[in-house]
Amino acid sequence: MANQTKRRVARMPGPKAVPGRDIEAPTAHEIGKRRPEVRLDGLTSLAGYLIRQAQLWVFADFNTTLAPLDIRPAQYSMLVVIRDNPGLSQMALSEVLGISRSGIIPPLDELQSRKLLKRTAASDRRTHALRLTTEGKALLAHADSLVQQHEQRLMDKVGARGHQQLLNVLEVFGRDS
Amino acid sequence: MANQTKRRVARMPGPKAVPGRDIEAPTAHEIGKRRPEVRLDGLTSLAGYLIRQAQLWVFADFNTTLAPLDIRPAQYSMLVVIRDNPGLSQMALSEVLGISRSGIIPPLDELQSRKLLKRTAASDRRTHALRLTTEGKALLAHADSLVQQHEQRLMDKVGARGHQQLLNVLEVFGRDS
DNA sequence: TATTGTTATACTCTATAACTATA
DNA sequence: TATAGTTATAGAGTATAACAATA
Repeated sequence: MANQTKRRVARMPGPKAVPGRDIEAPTAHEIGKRRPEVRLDGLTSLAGYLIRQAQLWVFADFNTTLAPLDIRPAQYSMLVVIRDNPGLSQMALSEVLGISRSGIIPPLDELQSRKLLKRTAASDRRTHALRLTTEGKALLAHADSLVQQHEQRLMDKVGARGHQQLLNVLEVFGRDS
Repeated sequence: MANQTKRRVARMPGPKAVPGRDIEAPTAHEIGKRRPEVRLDGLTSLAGYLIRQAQLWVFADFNTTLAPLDIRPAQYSMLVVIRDNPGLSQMALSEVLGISRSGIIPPLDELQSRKLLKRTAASDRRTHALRLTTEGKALLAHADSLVQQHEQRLMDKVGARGHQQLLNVLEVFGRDS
C-alpha cells in the first residue's frame, strides 16, 4: 500500500510520531481527476509569492544560461563585486552579500581553486585582499555577455515596460535592505 | 596567520588543491579602509539580482511575522493550496509547488504530526487525498491575518503603486512559470 | 508497464561556535 | 579584548534512484 508502517523521522530532536490516515468522502477533486486546474488564487494574489516564483525562474534560467561556464548566481555575484572592488576583504564581501563570514569560504575556495580569484596580502595581515586573476576577469567578461542574454529573456518574459518597472520598484532592495 | 596550512576540501569528488596567496600592492580600498562604500552597480542594474534580494527580504520578514505560529513560507503555501483544493494528491501538490514528490514528504509529515493536515484515503488507493484538519483551518486563518501584515510591510517598502506594479508584472510567474 | 508514495542518500546553502593569528 | 579567517558541525531544502503497492 502507499502508506508504509515506518514513517520518516523529523529532522529535529526527538522522533515525531506521524499519525496514520483517515478515510473521508471524496470531493469534486478526486472525481474530476485528470489533473483538474488547481486553484492558486490564494497564493498568486500575494506579491511575496510572485517574487519567490520569479526568483526561482531567474535562478533556473541563470543556471541554464551560465552552465557552459559552470558559474552559479552566488559565484557570479562574488566575481562582480570583487572586480568592482578589488582588494576588499572577505568580511566586507560577506556583509555585502548578506552571508556569514564562514559561509563565504567554500565558494571562495572553489573560485580560487579554479584560478578565477586570488587572496592577496593586505596591510592588515589578518585579512585577505580579494582580487580577480586575469583568467577570472576573462571568464567574468564572458559571463557578463551570457548574463545579458539571461536578462533579455527576463525582459521577454515581463515586457520592456515591466522590466523597467521591476528595476524601479525593487531598487529599494538593492542597497542594504 | 590568517592563512592556514590545510585548506578546506571541496565538496565534490576529489579534493581540489587550493593555492596559497600572492602579494600585491594595496589599492585605494585598503588604504581608505573604514568600510568604504562598496560598489554594487554591477549587480543592482540586474533585475534578477534585485528579485533575489527582494525575495530574501520577503522570506526574512515572513519568517519573523509568522514566527508565533512556527510556519515557514513553504508550509504556508502547502496549507493554502490544500485548503483551496481539498483532496488533491501529493503529486499534484508537488507539481504545483515545483518540488519533487519525494521532497514534499518531510514538510507534509511535519504538518501532519502537528495535526494541521491529514492524509485521507482516495479512490485511487495509490494516492493520499490531502485535507486540512479543523485545527489546520483555524491556524491557517490566523496565519492569513499575519500574512496580510507582512504584505502590508512589503507595500510600505515599495509603495502602493509599486506593490500593484509587482502584482501586474510578476503575474506571469504565478502560473506554471 | 506506469504511477504514487516512500526510503535512502547526497549535495548545496547557510548558520553558530570554537580556534588561530593578528590587531 | 576585538577582529578576520578558518574549521567543525549541524540543519533546512532539494534532488535522484530504487522500492512496494497499486493502477
